[in-house]
This record gives sequence, structure tokens and C-alpha cells, in this order.
Amino acid sequence: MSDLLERLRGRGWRLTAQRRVVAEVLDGDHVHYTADEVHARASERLPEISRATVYNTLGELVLLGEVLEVSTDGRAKRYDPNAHHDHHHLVCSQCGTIRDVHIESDPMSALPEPERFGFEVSEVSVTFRGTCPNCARA
Amino acid sequence: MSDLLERLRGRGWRLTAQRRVVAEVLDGDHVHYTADEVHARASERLPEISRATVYNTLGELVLLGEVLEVSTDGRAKRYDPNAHHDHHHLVCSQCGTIRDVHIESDPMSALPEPERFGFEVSEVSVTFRGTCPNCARA
DNA sequence: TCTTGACTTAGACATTGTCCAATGTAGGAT
DNA sequence: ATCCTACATTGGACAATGTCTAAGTCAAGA
Ligand SMILES: [Mn+2]
Ligand SMILES: [Mn+2]
Ligand SMILES: [Zn+2]
Ligand SMILES: [Zn+2]
Repeated sequence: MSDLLERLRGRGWRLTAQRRVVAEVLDGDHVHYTADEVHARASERLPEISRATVYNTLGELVLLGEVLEVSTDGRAKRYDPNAHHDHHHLVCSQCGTIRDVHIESDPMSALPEPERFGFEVSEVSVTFRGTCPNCARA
Repeated sequence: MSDLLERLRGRGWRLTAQRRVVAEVLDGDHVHYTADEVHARASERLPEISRATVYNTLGELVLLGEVLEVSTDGRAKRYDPNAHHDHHHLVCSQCGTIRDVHIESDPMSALPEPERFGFEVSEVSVTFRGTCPNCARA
């Protein structure tokens, strides 16, 4: 994700300590943190970082297409740095754990023209729900 | 939806005026109201109905499987009385309008066994996003 | 080093949803 | 028809998530 910082500088971003730690928190592969989880982890490295800055930075990364917003339940949105590889999500209904999954067919082609109602359809997301192995053992 | 009231009575529900108007508001086909929209519409018929009762009633209807909860964006959940016919959703990214859509392939079968990570997968939802004809004209 | 516009901060505010104690009532019992 | 009572409703406090603003700070080009 160090190239992310390069890309951002290329876009005219000021590279502040706050933006650096947010990028570092999102660095791990396959993480899906809420804004407040990002804030908590960022605060470990930079204790004075504010919630507003975390929200601002996440919003900017989403606009730039570097991070995806995922709303699985009606709870807090989750932020997904895996924005450059198409994938979908498998969510545990009990504990909320999210796994990235790859599917075999193109879901976009499953929507026939007459079912598009004149919309310009640009995006499709598939969310599988179930019980994870951990929760099943309980 | 009058048979809904029958089914509810069969389950031991007390048929109160509040529950009746909530059911009436949800009666129209293909509606996807937020809880507060249901409350606003219910208030037109029964001005003293409280937000708490609307939330309670919607939650109970969801538990009974009579209404589906739909979280498309990170905003308020929407309540979908079309619970007895499998369908998916097409959402306008700009105005939030939701249409019911039917797709051609079974998305559940698109998730290969090795991509299930030991989950017991029970449900799948497909959400298409785009621009509706109304918003495209602007 | 200076300057300046972009960035950050704290906290107020907004929206959505949950919870509780007090009050009301649907529907069975008499 | 009236009474009882467990279930339902109410208003408002509270919680979780997210947005906004005014004042202070700083990255980076001149
Ligand atoms: Mn992901
Ligand atoms: Mn629907
Ligand atoms: Zn789980
Ligand atoms: Zn629209």
C-alpha cells in the first residue's frame, strides 16, 4: 500500500501524518473495518488523530476509488482497501465477520434488459450470508 | 394484505389499531419505506401512533418473515412487504429509488465450495446500482 | 524562511435506532 | 356486560453512527 501514498501525492494530496496512519491501518489485506475501528487503530500510532479526520480521509479514499464502502447490515459502514480486485462478500449473520469471495458467473449479465426499467446499471454486488465455522461451533 | 392480519391473529397477535395501520401502509406492492416513512404515513391515519411502536411492529414482522429488511446504502433500513416472492433490487445511486428485479440465474450456485470457507451459507442478495431514468434526465 | 491554502481538531448537531417506566387496552374469563 | 391482566403503546431519554463548522495548524512551493 506504499504505492497508494505515491498515487495520492500524484493527485495533489498533502501527505500528513494522519493520512499516513489511516493508509497504514487499511494496509492489511482483506480487512473490513468500520470508521471507528479505523480510528481506534490509527489512535494507537497517532493518539491525537480525530474522528473527523478519519471520516474525511475515508470519504476521500472512497471518492478516489482507492477504498470501497461496504454496508452489509444496517450497522456502520465498513471500508475495504481491496478495491482493485473484483470480489463479493460472505458475511456471518451472527458475528458480522466478512470474507472476500470470488464467484463464477457475471451477475451483471443475469439481469435481463426488461428488468432494467430504463436504468443505466453500472454496478452489482452479491452478498452471501450464513454462519461462520466459529459461530457454528457454539 | 388482509390475510396478513389473519395470519398474525393466528400467531396470537393482538390486533391493535396501530398494527393495523402499519400493515395498511405496507400494503402497496413494491414499496420500500424507511421506518420513519412508515411512521409518517401511519400518522396520517392514526396521528397518535409513536415511533417506538412502528419500530416494534416492523421488527416483529421481520422476525415472523412477513417483511424483509433491506439495507442498500448506509442510511436507514427499508422495509419490504414483498417477502414471499424471491427477488433482488435495483437502486438509483442518486435518488435512492428501489425497484424489485428478477434475475435469470441462481446466484447461490455461483459460489464454489472452496469459496465458502466452512460457512453454512443460507442466503444471498444481489443489488444492482445505477441511475434511474428520472435522474438521467437531469 | 515565509506564506498560504489545505488540513486537522473539538465538539455541536443530525439521523437512525433502542430502551424503559408509566399508562392503556384487547380479548379471554366470569 | 363487566372485569382482569398480560400484552401493547407512549414519550422521552439514551446510544450509535455520521456530518458540519469555526478556529487553529502545517505541508510544501516560492
Ligand atoms: Mn472485501
Ligand atoms: Mn423489494
Ligand atoms: Zn460468526
Ligand atoms: Zn434516481
